[in-house]
Amino acid sequence: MNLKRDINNIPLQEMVTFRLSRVNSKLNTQAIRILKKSAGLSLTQWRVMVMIDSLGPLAPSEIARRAAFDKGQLSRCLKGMITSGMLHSESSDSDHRSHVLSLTSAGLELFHRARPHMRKRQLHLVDSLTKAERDMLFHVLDKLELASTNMEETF
Amino acid sequence: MNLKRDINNIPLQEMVTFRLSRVNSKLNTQAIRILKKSAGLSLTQWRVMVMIDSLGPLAPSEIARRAAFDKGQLSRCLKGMITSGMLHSESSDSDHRSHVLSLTSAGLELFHRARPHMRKRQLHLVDSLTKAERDMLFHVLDKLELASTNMEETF
DNA sequence: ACTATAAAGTTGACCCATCAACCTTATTCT
DNA sequence: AGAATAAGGTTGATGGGTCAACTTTATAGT
Repeated sequence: MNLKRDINNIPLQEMVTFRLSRVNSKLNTQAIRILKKSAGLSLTQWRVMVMIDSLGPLAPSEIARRAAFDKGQLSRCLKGMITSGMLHSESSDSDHRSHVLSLTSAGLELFHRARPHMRKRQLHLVDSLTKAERDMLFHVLDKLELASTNMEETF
Repeated sequence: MNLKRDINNIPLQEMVTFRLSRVNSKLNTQAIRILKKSAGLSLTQWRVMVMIDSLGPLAPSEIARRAAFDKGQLSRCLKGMITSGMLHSESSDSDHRSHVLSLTSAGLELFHRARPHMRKRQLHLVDSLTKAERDMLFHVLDKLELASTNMEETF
């Protein structure tokens, strides 16, 4: 099956977003399968864990802002993670509307169970690109993201 | 708001899929808004129209295969488009399981109503990239797509 | 101090995507 | 020709994402 061939008749402008969304959905589907099998985690749960693990205890609003998650989606996800004992929530002293979230030992254990599989996969992906390609990809994604937010005003 | 800065502490391997999914979701959200406002179309409906417009009358299976849409999702989408009069479905002579889909004049009219806005947007996106960047992007997406399907066997 | 405005979270409603089960028609193997 | 297998589509169930309304607490403006 030659994917490039199949899609060559689609107008150029369509192709950028079209391909992006197809690749993204394939990658997501795969990540979801790995996370489910290795630790029973959802993709959002995993991403929350990655953020807390690398940035330290965080407030929900910080997570939402940095990852561009929806508030509502995140709220539900966090509730699930707290009631199932992966996350600890402590109300913030400085702002009584907010909490600070950290991983419990059980959460950390799950995180460590999934991580080797995810790392293996991600290394496979990253290794398939040269450094120049990776840099270019990030640069291009920055540009697209910028272009998409700038355009907002004109519509 | 400096997005690059925000995300720099996330491990490199995460970043590829992370950024991809964020950019993708921003682009989708925007396309959805434009389509809704200009012609009341959903993103999937739009993509079906683009494919039929550029490839000619098609069977659902062809659309699903080329765009990597889910059969079920597509079936429901097509049903809606047919009952609302955008699409014409004719049962295939060569294969009685299948149909051939074409745009009705009403469908074409909607398509033409949305297209200028979509084209403007997409040109804005495409123009923000140099030709070299565009080529590189497609190349990288090919590689990622390939890497993600090849990996399937190892898990 | 007092009102208005904004931010953090929660919840409900809705839409879309994904998966599996199923029915129908082609195809293949013997 | 007949049985097994595969392909095209449809449908139901489920989970996740998106949007808007609302509550509570901070922050500004006067």
